[in-house]
Amino acid sequence: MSSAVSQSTAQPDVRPQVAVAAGTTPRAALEAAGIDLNGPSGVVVVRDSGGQLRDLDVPFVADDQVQPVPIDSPDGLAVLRHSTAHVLAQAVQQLFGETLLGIGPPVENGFYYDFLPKRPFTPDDLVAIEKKMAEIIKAAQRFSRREISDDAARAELAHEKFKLELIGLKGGADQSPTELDAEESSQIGGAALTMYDNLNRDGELVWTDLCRGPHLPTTRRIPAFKLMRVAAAYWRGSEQNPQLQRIYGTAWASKDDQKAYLFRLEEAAKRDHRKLGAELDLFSFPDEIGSGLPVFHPKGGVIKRVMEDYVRQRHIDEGFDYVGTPHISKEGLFHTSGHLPYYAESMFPPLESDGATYRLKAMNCPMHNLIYRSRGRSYRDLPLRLFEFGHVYRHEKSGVVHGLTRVRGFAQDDSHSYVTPEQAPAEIKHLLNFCLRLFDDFGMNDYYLELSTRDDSKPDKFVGSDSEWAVATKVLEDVAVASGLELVADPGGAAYYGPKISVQARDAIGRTWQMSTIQYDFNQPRGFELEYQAADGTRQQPVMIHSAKFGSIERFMGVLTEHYAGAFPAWLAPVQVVGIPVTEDQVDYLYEVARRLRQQQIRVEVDASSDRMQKKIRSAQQAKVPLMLIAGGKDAEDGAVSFRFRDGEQLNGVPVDWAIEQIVAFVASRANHSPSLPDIAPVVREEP
RNA sequence: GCCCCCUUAGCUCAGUCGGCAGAGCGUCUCCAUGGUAAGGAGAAGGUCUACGGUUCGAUUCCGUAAGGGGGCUCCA
Repeated sequence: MSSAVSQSTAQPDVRPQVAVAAGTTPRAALEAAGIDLNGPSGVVVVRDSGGQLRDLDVPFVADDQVQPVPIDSPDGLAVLRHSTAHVLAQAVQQLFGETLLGIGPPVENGFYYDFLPKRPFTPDDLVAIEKKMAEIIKAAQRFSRREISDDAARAELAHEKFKLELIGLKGGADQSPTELDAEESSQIGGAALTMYDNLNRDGELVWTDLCRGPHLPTTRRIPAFKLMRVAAAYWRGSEQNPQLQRIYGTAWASKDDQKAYLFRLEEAAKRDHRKLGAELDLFSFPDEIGSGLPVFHPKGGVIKRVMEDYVRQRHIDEGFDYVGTPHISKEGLFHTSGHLPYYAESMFPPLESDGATYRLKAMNCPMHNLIYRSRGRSYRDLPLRLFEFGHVYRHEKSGVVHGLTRVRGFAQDDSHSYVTPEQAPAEIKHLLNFCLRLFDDFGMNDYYLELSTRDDSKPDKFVGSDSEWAVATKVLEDVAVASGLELVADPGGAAYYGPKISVQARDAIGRTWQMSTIQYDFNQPRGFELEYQAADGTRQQPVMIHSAKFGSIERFMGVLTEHYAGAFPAWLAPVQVVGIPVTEDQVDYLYEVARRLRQQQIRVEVDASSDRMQKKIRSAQQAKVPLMLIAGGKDAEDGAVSFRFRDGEQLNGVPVDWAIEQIVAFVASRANHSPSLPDIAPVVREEP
């Protein structure tokens, strides 16, 4: 999670420097330099030579050079959004008197403000609040900065308990500051506390808020905003704290920008895999089965099978042995593995049978460990690589289940590599390359790596010694860095048994999902007393490296569906070819063509319904079938067919033999665009 | 798990200020034999998610549960 604020500091800036003399304002200096302060790229704040953003109307105490920051730059947008959050808070407090304030930072594409109201907000409230905000914007209130001592701030904000808490977190002379996240520090970062007063045109105080700033010169400089939704959020992100009402909004440098953003959201909603899953008849979630438990329909089943076939073959190619293990196990196994004390909450409750207690498995590693341990192992056996589709069940909290991307029962393409410590770096590199090639083969390119490490402040959540963790983390980090890919740190995100690298991919609306994972584990081999005999005859403990390439077949399919908006490349498409007869007379002809395609392992259907040809084309198009073969009377006579691709490109009157050859090659290529056929296609007759 | 919102035909959604339930798409039947994104006509299809309560009467109001959506927290 990163806010617009934290992203915006590193950009190179080539805008002109303007000198601001002590005692004068940046506004005066910019006006003197002839810089336009208004308009769609108008300047709203400046950046001083120390890199700090400063208000236009607050005089400098010393001479300095500044760079103007236009409203449509990343920094300008953050200032705009943050200022809009103030307007929101003012509107809420004016409409709902007894409402306490939390924080109101800018975020990607917008802002939020947290409140503790007397009662939760409703969608109707949002309409009223939006209207009030529009009034405040129209009133052109000035944002006026005022430095204030901690004690004075405490007195002034005596009724705002959350603001008081923030002041306390900043730390005084006798206490060290508490660590604040980026969103919190946007409120009180910096040495001195500052208040921002909203003043009306007569200079009278209308509203005030504790804030670091800076802000727009006036509320009038907000060109476009919209409240998006009301949600709930725990104060300071902890479940132990009270839950506040969070109002999310968006704000933009122009009405057109906002319109474009809202349009993008609508487009993204159309490619939501849950919507496409129903429309394309891929899968469903029957209530009768339960939340988060998908069933795959025939068309979704094809995609799942193609994915599984792909990844099974790739594992075999990469030296893995395909194994199989049950879905349930006696509970003791998960004590041995160490999962139960750490992971019990996420496992389904125990099953009692014949005096034994069983559990649905939530992970496969313990069972693979038993395969490893089933006989003595030599260093010559290593790396030993076990792979299977492990079907696991996790009791995800009801509020987090989400389509195929967060389910309660799913298949992992799970593997465990047992290696000597010396082999670990090479094996991890091998696994990362495996994952990256998979992403490439599936045409997925919007991803980054994440390195999840131990949270040193929570030793009870992780097992193993400091030195073991240091070694494991270093090995993973070296491989991740060497890949040259974008790498994001995820402190505290490690499994209890070891750190991990993961590949994070984005869905249609930019949410990130963990896909592939590679985990370094020195704890389970100890718990299971795994060993191998080394060349010197001693018994040594192997390291196990957990790795899932898709991560979960279900989740990957969900993200993949959104990536392609349901228009899968031909090799993945549930139906690759539809035969469309111009009249009923060509149905048998197309059945024969289909039979020949099927012999080549092509998934083909013939639309023999009573619809007109145009309607059949439309239906195939809406089903996002990549290829259509259309045949009329003349085609049937000539042994020809007309090609039509999903993207509209078409080619009439080509020989069937040639068409079949092209289709087979096209599918095998894993390409997702129509081949440029017209240049090379033999034509059996002239166009009518 | 927490907060807010939602649940009407297979799908997408109207609707009833508490009085026998509607459309389009899809399905089925008939007519139409049509050359690159919707030919025409007719029919079938609903305990208005479930269970309680209020009421002469509940799909509608209230409560609870299940499922879904948006967030938060969590996420091997």
